[in-house]
Amino acid sequence: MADAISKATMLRFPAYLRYLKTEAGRGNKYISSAVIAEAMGLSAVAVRKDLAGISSQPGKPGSGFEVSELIADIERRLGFRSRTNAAVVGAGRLGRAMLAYDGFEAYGIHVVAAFDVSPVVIGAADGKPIYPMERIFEVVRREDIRVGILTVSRENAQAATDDMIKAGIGAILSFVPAYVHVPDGVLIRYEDLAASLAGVCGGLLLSE
Amino acid sequence: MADAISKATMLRFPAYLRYLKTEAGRGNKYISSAVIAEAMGLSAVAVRKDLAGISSQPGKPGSGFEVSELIADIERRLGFRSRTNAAVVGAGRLGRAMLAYDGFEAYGIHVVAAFDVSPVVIGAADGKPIYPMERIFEVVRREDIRVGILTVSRENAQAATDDMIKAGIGAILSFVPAYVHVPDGVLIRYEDLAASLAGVCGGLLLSE
DNA sequence: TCGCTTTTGATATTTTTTTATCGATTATTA
DNA sequence: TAATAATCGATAAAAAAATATCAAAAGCGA
Repeated sequence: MADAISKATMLRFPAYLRYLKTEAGRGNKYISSAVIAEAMGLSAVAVRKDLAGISSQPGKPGSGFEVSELIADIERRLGFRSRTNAAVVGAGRLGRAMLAYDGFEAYGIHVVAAFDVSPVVIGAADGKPIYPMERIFEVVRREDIRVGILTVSRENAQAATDDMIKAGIGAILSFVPAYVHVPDGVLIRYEDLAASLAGVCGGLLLSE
Repeated sequence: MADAISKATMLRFPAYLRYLKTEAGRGNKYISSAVIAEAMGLSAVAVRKDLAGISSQPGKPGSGFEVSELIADIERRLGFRSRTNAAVVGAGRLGRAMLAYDGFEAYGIHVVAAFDVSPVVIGAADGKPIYPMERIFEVVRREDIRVGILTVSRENAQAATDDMIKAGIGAILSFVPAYVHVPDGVLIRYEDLAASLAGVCGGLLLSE
């Protein structure tokens, strides 16, 4: 690849994308790094440096960057142009909330189904099917599901993860407050809601 | 203060805490940096450096760190020993899931109430009251609520945030996919579920 | 057209974070 | 008790990221 983009920058791209889409929705055609920085709490220099890595069209002095170009560039870089199917594993309250959440679509992610061991929640929610856990192997293959959202209980986390991987899922976003073991080649990221909130509380004491 | 602890380390502490509590639950009294590193996907050196900043007792060569000491140290540093009250604003699906989520207790955070503009959800869920939005001013004061969890729709985000701040909330964790403006002194952190998931998808292509 | 303002992009600098190395200390075992 | 293995803490080096500076290009108004 041309110029390696830093990991930190990569992590910021989804946030840029969200902001830029908001601006596009307001009808703004051009936007300057200073405006983006102000809105997102970054420095203008940082924004320019981040954008320099992916913008196909350079920003124009005097007016700034073309919003639609930037959106296209970021989406292309992040691979959002291609559809990715996802599934929720664990159809509890949080899992069903994820199943209903419509924000994923903007990133080209389609949550197409959920799975749960407990028979009481089998059925459908928001027009999306909830399957019994044992059907995960068949459904993942049929629906070409690549990503899993793990929202089971702590006790079931490892077993559910094993099944997901065995079914062919290669990337997992886990909301379970426990570490699970995954083989090499499987990507797992932990989203610890409690820790995030705790971080906010703790942040009250810090400067940032 | 003695030695400034890096921001990156601070962000890792909640994860350490979670892991250490798991180990404590298994009855392990001592743990080595190598074991922690292996479980959490870090290097042993990094773990030792992080822990050096907060451990009141130094780790003992040959056996490692005392788990209960570490937990106490981290909790003390993060201020989890004192109770913090929180409230959910926006009692939709995600909001009610947050209201019911019991993982916050482990960090000394107590979600005591929710607020919503829509009358249909006013009432109570999981033994916790859901108030109409206009009562936020009174309830926040009475219950000494310090932190807010924002789960309203994009359209209502700014108005809800303004009310939260006016009511006296100084720290917000927002799940709304839009940036809102807050005055200086108010801490807001965005938790973008879609972006997180997108990051996992994108991460499939990267090396990490 | 001309000067002024805005805004970029490149380079350089500083800060932060990660990683490596190594002697010293403690447990373990024979 | 003595040798061996495990583990730490401190220091140093390397890598990554954030921040500052500034000349040049593009718009804007007179």
